[in-house]
Amino acid sequence: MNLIRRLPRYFRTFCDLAEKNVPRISSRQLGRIMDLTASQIRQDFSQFGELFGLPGYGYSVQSVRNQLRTILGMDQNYSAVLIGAGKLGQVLIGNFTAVADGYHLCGAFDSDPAVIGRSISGCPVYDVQELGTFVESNHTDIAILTVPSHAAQEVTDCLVNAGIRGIWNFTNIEISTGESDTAVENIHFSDSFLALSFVLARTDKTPGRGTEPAGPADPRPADGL
Amino acid sequence: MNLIRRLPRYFRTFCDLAEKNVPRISSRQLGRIMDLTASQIRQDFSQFGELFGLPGYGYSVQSVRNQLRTILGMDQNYSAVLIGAGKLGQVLIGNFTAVADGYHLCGAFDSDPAVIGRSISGCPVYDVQELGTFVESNHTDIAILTVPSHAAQEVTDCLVNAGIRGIWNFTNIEISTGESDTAVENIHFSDSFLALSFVLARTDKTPGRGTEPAGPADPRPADGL
DNA sequence: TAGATTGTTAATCGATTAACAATC
DNA sequence: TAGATTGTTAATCGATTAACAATC
Repeated sequence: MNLIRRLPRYFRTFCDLAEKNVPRISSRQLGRIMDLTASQIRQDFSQFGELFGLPGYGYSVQSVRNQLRTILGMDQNYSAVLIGAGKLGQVLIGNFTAVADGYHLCGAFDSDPAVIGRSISGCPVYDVQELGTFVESNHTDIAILTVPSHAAQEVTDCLVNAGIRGIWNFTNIEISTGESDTAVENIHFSDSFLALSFVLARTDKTPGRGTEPAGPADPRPADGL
Repeated sequence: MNLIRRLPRYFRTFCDLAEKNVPRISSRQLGRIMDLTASQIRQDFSQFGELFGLPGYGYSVQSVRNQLRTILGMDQNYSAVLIGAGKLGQVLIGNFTAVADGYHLCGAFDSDPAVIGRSISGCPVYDVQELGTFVESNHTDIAILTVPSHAAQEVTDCLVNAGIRGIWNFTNIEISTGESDTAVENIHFSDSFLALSFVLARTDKTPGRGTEPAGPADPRPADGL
């Protein structure tokens, strides 16, 4: 089920419609806009009880948008911390409200004395040594992980031990949360880029490119056996 | 088929194995490492001809890694440009080699006179006015889109007209490439974050949080049908 | 040769789509 | 009331898993 991937997009679309003052929309119209079947939309929305639509009328844009906001946890006043206040971390801090609307960013953590104690876009930067205690005592919900890859697993262990509930992972590695039920959502830049590159290579008809085999690749290794 | 999402991960895993000097691996072992069934791995690899494995032996790590590199278009010397040399754009320029290994970043484009003519991590910044001509005459393969949302569609149109083959879209909107067969890969930060938030909200058992309904939400609108 | 493991065909599972009675 | 459109059940489709003959 890719419902979880469609939900944020539904929310975005309903926000757009609300801004355009569209009062209501049918599954058919919405399907045309979002390039989905009307069936799928009705199936998706029916997962959340019968409060979504009105037979013969459609979906009230305002109402559904608000429902989605709740379903997506945007009105729960969840809290977040960011670990790794480097270039990427600073970009995410600066855009936090737009990216994580409804969340509260409590602080950033780093190991570099040059940034510890400072403030980035109004967000205080603490010593990463204090991370565990902070998360534990503040019951922080989500951690944004923008540390170098080599530090990712260590920081993850610390977060999981402190009781974090979700990790938004920007590092290039697969972090392990062991036995805990901490949720992990990855943004693997490289994986995303290569998925695009794969499509290019597959459809490439340029002579000497793509369709040409990359030379012999004998799977029999040189090391014997 | 989510093969396209698994391929970059296969590649990453085989790179790790190669670095650890593991000479070969069976689908069973690999499945244990990657948390996939051996069946799925064999099914996936069989898509690309019979050059991958050796019955009774397994997969040669070096050989498969090289095959995957080719399949993912990493040895095609593809070229890229970046549009929108703001904070995020600069981060991507700085990490370009790690993120888009095998690609060549030819230039960045912006509309801000303060950055045009300068150079970021060795990458020249040009006036966005020149974008179309540049892409057309250099046969640029991929564009990285890190402009503000309001400029995204306009830049996309320009790129598509100039014959770009793929767009890596970091803007918050759904860009349209019209009738062209330009590939689009999105990194929607907010969508990713909300997918994580959704999991949190769904599993939240804190009193007054998550499981509690968000108050009555009468779908019947006030504006009278 | 015997053991291991592949590539591939068949079976299963889950997600999407179609159809339609219920209802505004 | 008649037309529109929902929520939901059944049918279809595609992807994952299991099984196994082929092969190193």
